[in-house]
Amino acid sequence: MEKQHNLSKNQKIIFDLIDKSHEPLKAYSILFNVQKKGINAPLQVYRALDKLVEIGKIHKIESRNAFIACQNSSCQISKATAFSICESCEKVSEINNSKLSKYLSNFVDETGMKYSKYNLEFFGLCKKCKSK
Amino acid sequence: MEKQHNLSKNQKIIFDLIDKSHEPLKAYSILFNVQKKGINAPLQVYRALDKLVEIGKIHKIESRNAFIACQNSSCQISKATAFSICESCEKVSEINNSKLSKYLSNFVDETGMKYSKYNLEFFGLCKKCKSK
DNA sequence: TAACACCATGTAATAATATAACATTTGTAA
DNA sequence: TTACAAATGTTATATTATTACATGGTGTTA
Repeated sequence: MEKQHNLSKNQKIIFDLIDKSHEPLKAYSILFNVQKKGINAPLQVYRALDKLVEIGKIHKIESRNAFIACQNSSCQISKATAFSICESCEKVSEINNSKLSKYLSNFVDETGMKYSKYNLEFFGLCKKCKSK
Repeated sequence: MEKQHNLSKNQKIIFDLIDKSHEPLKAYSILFNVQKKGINAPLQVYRALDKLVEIGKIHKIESRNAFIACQNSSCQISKATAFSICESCEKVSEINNSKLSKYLSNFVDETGMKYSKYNLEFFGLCKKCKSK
């Protein structure tokens, strides 16, 4: 059973904003959008983001410095993330492919190092942009 | 045959520094280190870094905002990069595993999107840090 | 050689992203 | 009901990256 995380006030405000968004949100864009709700400082945003990432409710898209809500209801894969990124329209989707995640989770390299976490970002053109 | 890129003065200075380093270097740390060589401004560093990334001589470690020299003599895999990162000592190595790169290069997801590029970062503890 | 394209350089200013430090408050569990 | 962990609030500052504009070198070609 998944541990239930009761989000705090700021965490909830920020998660809801990210969850409603159809694109990755950047920290200062989030800040701008929640100022009417009483969140005034960058640090308040970053603290909530850190926590949300930690518990797997959101993921950071490292190549874009932006955040999206986890698309896996269970949110159990925050240590094994994969995304597809369209280099034209910047649409980002979380990839949920069990073969891929199994392959990567079990990956062991020559040094014998076993990994506890990975992040994979694929780049290309999405359907829409390809047909333009 | 690989295209030969003749590095410009600034590009060479900055590549040499990164290449000699045993750890990923950050842009402003690079700037600090090359000021004696007449490179004074962040933009000079970023321009060289951009070019070096583009031609595959170095790679950016996205999760660390840092740069390392490509470990593959051919430097042909700048569109297919994988790294191992020790979360304790921050040692970063480029993974050169043909099975992995084949698997990922041929990866096609449900949407039929074919990717032209990927970047993968594995996290864990390196041998040394594990045995501490 | 003049005109041009192309790439690289130099410099100043500023934008965008992220953290440090410190004080206070809230939730929760012993 | 104390005591601890987590979250909040606020100011300042550190770090990372880009915009804008001017200059310089090199090769092509008309």
